[in-house]
Amino acid sequence: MNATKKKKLQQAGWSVGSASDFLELDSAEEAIVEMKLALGTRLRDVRREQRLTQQEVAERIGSSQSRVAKMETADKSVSMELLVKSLVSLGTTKAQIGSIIGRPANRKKTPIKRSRKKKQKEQQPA
Amino acid sequence: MNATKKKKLQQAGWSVGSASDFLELDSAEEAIVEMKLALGTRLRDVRREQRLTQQEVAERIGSSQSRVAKMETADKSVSMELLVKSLVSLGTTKAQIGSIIGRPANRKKTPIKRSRKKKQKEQQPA
DNA sequence: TTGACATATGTCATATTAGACATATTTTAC
DNA sequence: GTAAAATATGTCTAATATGACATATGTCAA
Repeated sequence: MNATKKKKLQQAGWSVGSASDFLELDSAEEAIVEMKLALGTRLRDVRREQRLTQQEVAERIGSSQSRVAKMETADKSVSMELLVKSLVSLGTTKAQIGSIIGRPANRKKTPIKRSRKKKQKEQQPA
Repeated sequence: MNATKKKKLQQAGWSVGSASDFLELDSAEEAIVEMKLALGTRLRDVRREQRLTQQEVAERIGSSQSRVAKMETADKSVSMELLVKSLVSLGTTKAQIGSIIGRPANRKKTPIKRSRKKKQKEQQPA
């Protein structure tokens, strides 16, 4: 498993076993984790695109800021259902949800070594 | 709403309001219901394709026959997560799950009136 | 019919997930 | 730098989902 991904999962509270990574986490559950990660990441992106705060999203979907934060970080206490419901509430269509879920994990981000720049997170157009 | 679908939902325990069908069920939740219906239907199809009984599926995913039945009938007590996990356990890929979820509801089944036959459910090749 | 098997439905105790809140940490603007 | 805003994290109680079980209903062959 990717070290970055592993760290991200551990931070989110998943037990990434000491042995061979996913020993007790069978492949079905691993797939679910990947889907939740993808949905959480997308939720964050959508929220930022719409220039909303977690608090505002929480109000819109009748939840709390802390739960939105947990959704975006794929905390193990959040269900797939809540993630999907939140995304749909923000305007994501069923077809788009399907696309997010079906997308393969570990999309490498520009593996080509270009310059010595610090690596930008993203740029926000006015 | 389609009368058949409505009946199916009511049987599954959903409150299909007396007023204008989905009055208290907002659009996000409606989308979720559609996804669950699609997943449940697909679970039944996959199970039959593999010639498995609900009991056998239950053992494979560590659940019970009654819960599998509830999944297939989209009982309101089953989560999207369990449906997805079950399908993946039966060999459905993430991409396929995404496709199922993204598929528009109400796929009409052969709207063309052809003959006066009784309407076959399906045929089971040996 | 009967009987065997499959599926549906209802209930229950336990487990998991929910919103809410406090508070810590990070980010942003000055 | 500081202050304010945003986000993350931890912990409650309540709500919901869970597997298990009993039992009802359906299906199909003899």
